[in-house]
Amino acid sequence: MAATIKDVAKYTGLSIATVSKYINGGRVLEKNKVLIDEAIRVLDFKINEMARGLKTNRSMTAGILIPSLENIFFTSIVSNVENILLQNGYSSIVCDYRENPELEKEKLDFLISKMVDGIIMVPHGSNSAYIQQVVEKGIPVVFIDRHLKDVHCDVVLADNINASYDAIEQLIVRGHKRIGIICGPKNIFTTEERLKGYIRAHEDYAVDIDKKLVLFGNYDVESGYRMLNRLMDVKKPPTAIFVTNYEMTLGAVMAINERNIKIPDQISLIGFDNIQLARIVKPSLSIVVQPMKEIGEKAAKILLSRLNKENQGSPAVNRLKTELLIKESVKSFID
Amino acid sequence: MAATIKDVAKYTGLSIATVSKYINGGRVLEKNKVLIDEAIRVLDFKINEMARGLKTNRSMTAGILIPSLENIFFTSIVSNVENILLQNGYSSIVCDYRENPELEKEKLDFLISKMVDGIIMVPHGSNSAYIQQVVEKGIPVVFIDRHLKDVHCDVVLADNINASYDAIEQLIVRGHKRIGIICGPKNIFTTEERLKGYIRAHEDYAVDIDKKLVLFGNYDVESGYRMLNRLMDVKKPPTAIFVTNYEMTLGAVMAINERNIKIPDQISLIGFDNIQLARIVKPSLSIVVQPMKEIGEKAAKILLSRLNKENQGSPAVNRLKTELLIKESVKSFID
DNA sequence: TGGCGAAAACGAAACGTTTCGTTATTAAAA
DNA sequence: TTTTAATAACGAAACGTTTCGTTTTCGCCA
Repeated sequence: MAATIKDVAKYTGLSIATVSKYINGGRVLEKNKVLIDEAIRVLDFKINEMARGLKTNRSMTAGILIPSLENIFFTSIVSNVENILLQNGYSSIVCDYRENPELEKEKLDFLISKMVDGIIMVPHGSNSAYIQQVVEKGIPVVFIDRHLKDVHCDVVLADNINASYDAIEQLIVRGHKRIGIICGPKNIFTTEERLKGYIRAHEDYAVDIDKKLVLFGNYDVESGYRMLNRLMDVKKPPTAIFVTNYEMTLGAVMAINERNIKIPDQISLIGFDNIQLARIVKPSLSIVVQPMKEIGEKAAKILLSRLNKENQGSPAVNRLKTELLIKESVKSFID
Repeated sequence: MAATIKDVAKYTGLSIATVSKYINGGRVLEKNKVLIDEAIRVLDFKINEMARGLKTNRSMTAGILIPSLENIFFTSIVSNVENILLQNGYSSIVCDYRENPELEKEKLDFLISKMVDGIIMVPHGSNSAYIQQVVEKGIPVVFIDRHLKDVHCDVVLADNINASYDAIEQLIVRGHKRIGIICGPKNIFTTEERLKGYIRAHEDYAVDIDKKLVLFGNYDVESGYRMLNRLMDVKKPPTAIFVTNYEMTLGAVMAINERNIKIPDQISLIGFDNIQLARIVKPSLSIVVQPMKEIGEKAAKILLSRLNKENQGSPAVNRLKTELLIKESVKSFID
């Protein structure tokens, strides 16, 4: 049906080898160049990627694996990753594992069975050993958002500690002394980092931490909702709350709406990730914004450099600065 | 490096053909079955999909093409499509075209160059002829969300007319007489349908339409913002507004917040698509919810049935029911 | 025991490329 | 003109499968 390189060779009178050479950027006499171009146009020749892949052992495809396709933080990163990859001739197979470690393994296998040349992923955290095996097979892996100590691969993430530190600092300088935090699940990298920033800010400003105000959710809407309620039910509730990801911020806002709590008079709130949220919630929500575009692009570029063997160095941790938007949702107790 | 079918053959003492037959579900003596299984396990044999694809001319991959990966309505559908496909041994390559018709073409080409067996897409609307060519090549295409008259392929969409009709009807029976609508871009399928429902409801209830209250946006946040402002600046502003997609609903809410307009006292609002939005906006937002899960699954199943040649019939239009949630954002003028 | 037929196994070609080692062509140098 | 060196083109093998037509095996019945 479709024209093959053989047809192009026949049309031009050249050998298959020459045509192949030209297609792959090799030097060819000017007149042959013209001739081949003509043949390709006339015959509507398209290279057969499967045949090529069979020979080269490369699929020119990267795997992208994220916890959820319904989380705009991740999909927005994916969009940017894809764009860079595409510009460099790579396509991507996108999968989500629905926050399920079992599925994470499966989809990882799946990607490998599709012979992806490299992988960009947001790891769940409980499959370190398995992922390390993949790395050892020689498949470049780049982590996004989360870092696993026992996997030796590049990683791109937001500067969580400072992000969190800055947010808490702003609350403290505005006179807040009882600050609640809704963290992610324990043992997850970002949870630990964001909590670290919270603690450090308290230490630096010599503000005591009430352990009752440090709660752990699951990074999902429902747990944000539940944890906010729990915080408000503490005997002496906090005057401000910091929620450490987008979904939980959603949940927290829902809970606040339901309880008819006034922001910022009854509670100050700083959320995470989604800049649009800031303008939808009323009064406008203060928020820590991660640089999704930069994260995605950085990860893609690192993967590409590994794929081209430009970068053979040992894995690096790349931290990208976040932005803190303080809006109306934060009350100041100072004059 | 990796074991091939040849190695398996050698290990078992059988021929390549026999091993291949077994791998593909053919009958083999029980003892050989056991033997091959052992070999596969010991050698860690994985089939080379490129070699297989070269022979079979099938990649077991579907292309998914959507306007934006940053729109949760689409990504949520993608997630569900992927799940069904994966269960049936198909992987998917997901692309977005960033609402850009040129890019739509490019990415379509890209998917085809990747030799996808079929395509599920949300068409932009301006590349009908081009897509029709793809269909004529014999590549099954399934449209989601939008229907293009001059492309002969299956399509899965929400019952937009009734969705819109029901929303407007609820406003009318609550006593609203001046109802604004923020439509999508002209000439887009969903725009027309949603507008049709608006008109029909007015007709059925004998309410006049003021053309000044019918505005067209671009289905993006910014245009929702702008159009809401424009509606409120009409000399005699509407008492209710229906916004016809998620992004524009976001924009509309932002504008309302900025202008400090009170919902529902000064304006009643019905939005679209995202059920979470309902609970985040205060007072809680009324909303038309599309069945994302069902849409995705239906589309995937249709594609699969085409790929297996189970379904050779002519293209069908599948309409799925939407849900209307009336919350606090709608005021009633009737006691 | 010999012959038969079904079931299982086999051999080899083919899919469309890339690539390596070799040969042909060309232009400049001798 | 002949030689040389560089450049371009070529032929053929190989990548790991599937598949088709053929051969082998084996149990069963006459």
